[in-house]
Amino acid sequence: MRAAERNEPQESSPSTTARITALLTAFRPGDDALGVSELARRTGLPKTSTHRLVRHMLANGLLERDGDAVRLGLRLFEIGQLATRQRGLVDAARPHLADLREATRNTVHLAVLEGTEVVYLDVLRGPDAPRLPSRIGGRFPAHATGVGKAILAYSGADVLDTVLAAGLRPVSKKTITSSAVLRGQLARIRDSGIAYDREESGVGVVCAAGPLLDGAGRAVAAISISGWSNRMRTDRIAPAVRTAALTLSRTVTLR
Amino acid sequence: MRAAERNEPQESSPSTTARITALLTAFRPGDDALGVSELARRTGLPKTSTHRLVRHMLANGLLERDGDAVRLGLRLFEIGQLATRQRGLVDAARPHLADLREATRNTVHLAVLEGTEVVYLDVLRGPDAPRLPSRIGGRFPAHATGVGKAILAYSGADVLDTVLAAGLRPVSKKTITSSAVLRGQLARIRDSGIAYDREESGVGVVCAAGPLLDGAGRAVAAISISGWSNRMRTDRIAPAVRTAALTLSRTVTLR
DNA sequence: CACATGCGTGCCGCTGAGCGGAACGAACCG
DNA sequence: CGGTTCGTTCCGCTCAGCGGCACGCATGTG
Repeated sequence: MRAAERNEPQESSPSTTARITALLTAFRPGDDALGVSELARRTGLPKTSTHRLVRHMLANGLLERDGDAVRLGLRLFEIGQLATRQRGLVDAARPHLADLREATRNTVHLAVLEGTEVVYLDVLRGPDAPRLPSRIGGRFPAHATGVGKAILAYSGADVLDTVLAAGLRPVSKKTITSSAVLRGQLARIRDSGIAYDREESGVGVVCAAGPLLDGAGRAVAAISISGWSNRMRTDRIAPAVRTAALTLSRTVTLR
Repeated sequence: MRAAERNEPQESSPSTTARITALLTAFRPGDDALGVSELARRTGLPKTSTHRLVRHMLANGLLERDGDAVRLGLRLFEIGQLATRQRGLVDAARPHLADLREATRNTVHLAVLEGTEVVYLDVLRGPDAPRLPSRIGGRFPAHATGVGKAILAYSGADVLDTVLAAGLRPVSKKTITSSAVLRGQLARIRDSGIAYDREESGVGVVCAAGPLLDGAGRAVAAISISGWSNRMRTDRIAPAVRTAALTLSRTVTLR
C-alpha cells in the first residue's frame, strides 16, 4: 500500500514510545495496581507485547511490582517533579499562594492550560473551604473553571477555537455551554483582570482567578481562590488575587 | 573522554525502554531545557538515535519543545502524581504533617526508601525552619537523614546490607560513616521508636523522625521534623512525631 | 574574513529487537 | 469438573529502530 499523505494525528503511532506512553497513561486516579491483562485491555495492545513492555519498564523503574500486578514507579514521581520545577512556577508561586490561603482560609490553586483543560500544579487547601475535586496533577475542563477562563482570556484566538471546537461540556448546572456567553465573559475578564467562577465548576462553590502573564501579555498560568458561595464574597478577595497574580507575573517572567 | 560521569543504571540494555528511561533521567534538578546533543552526551546514545527518540517523545507529550531544546513534559507531572497517589500515603499523611508543622513551626518531611536513598514524597516548610535542601521528589542518602535511619531500623537485613555495601558517604562533618555506629543507632531506634539526626545531614540542623510501619512491622515510609539545632529540642518534639507516626501507621495499613 | 566548532536535522541501507499468535500451568468460579 | 481468566513462555517473521554520513546554519576564534 502506498502511504498517501503522512498526516500523523498521533493517534495510531505504532512506535515503541507511543506504546510506553499508552501504558503509563493507562493508570487512572482510582487505580491501585493493574495486571498485564487489564493493561492490555486498556491500551488495546496484544497481551504478549504488553507483557514484554511491562517487564522492560519494571527493569527500568518506570513500573513497580505489587504481587502479580504493577503500579507506576517512584522514579516517575521524581521525574514528574522535575517537569514542573523546570518551569519554576511552583516554587515562585508557593509563598504567595500560602499567603492567600492564610488570609482567606480558603483553597488556592495554581494551574496551567493544556489543550482544552487546565492541569493543577499546586493546590493548597484551606480550613474553611469546601472539599473540591481538584487534585495536584489533575485535570478539569478549562471553560468550567476560574483559572481556565483567566488563561483563555489572555491566550491566542487559536487556543479558544480549540476549546470551542471540543465543545463546552457542562460539569455543573451553571457551566457555560454557549460560546457567545463565554466570549463575552472573556472580554470582561480582559477589562477587569479577574475571572469569576459562579458555581460553574461545582454546586455552591465560587472562585476568583487571575492570570500570570509573560512579557508579551499572554497567560502562562493562573491562580485562584475557591470557597463556599454563601460564605465567600468574590469581589472582596478579587484585589488580593489580582495583586498576587501581578506580582507573580513579574517574578516569573524575569526569572 | 571519560565515561565516568555516565548514569549508573544497567549498562547493557539496548532496549528502547531503557533508552527512553535514560533520556528521562538525563534531566537534573538544575536544568531548564536541554538540546539533542546534550542529551546524547548525557545518555551516551548516538546523536541520531537521540534525535529520533526525542521526536517520538515530543509527539507523545513526554517531552515539550522550548525553542530548539526540549524539557520534561507536563504529562510526566500528571503521571508522577498518580504514582504516589497509588500509595495513598501522601493524602493520608497531609493533615498530620500540617498539624506537626503548625505545632512546631518547623519543616516536616514524608519520605520513602528506594535503594540506598530516601525520596521525599512531601515537604511542608515551616516559618522558623532553616532552608533545607530537601525537595519533593528529591533524594538524599538514607544513612545521613532521620527519615532514612528510621526506615532502615525497621527494614530487613538485606536492605541495610545494600546500604552498607554502597558505602556511608559523608554529606556533613557529622554524618555517620562507621557501619558499627550506624548499627548501634538503629538498635537504639528500635528501642525508642524515634530516630534522631544531629547535624548529620547538614550543619546546624537537627531532626526527629518516626517510621510508618505496615502490619508486619516493616517500615514503608517515615516522617520527620527538622529545625535549627540551637532552637529546637528534639526530645521535646519526639513524642509528637512518634504519635503521628503511630497514627499514620494504623491509617495507612488498613486502607 | 576564512576557518573551526557545535548545533539541530534529514537521508538511507541494514539488521536484530520488537512483535504477536499459539500454547501452558495455575488459580478461581459455578 | 468444564469454563474462564490470569501471568507467563516459546519461537519464527519482519519492519521499526538504528546510526554512520552529510547538510545548513549559527557562533566563536585566529
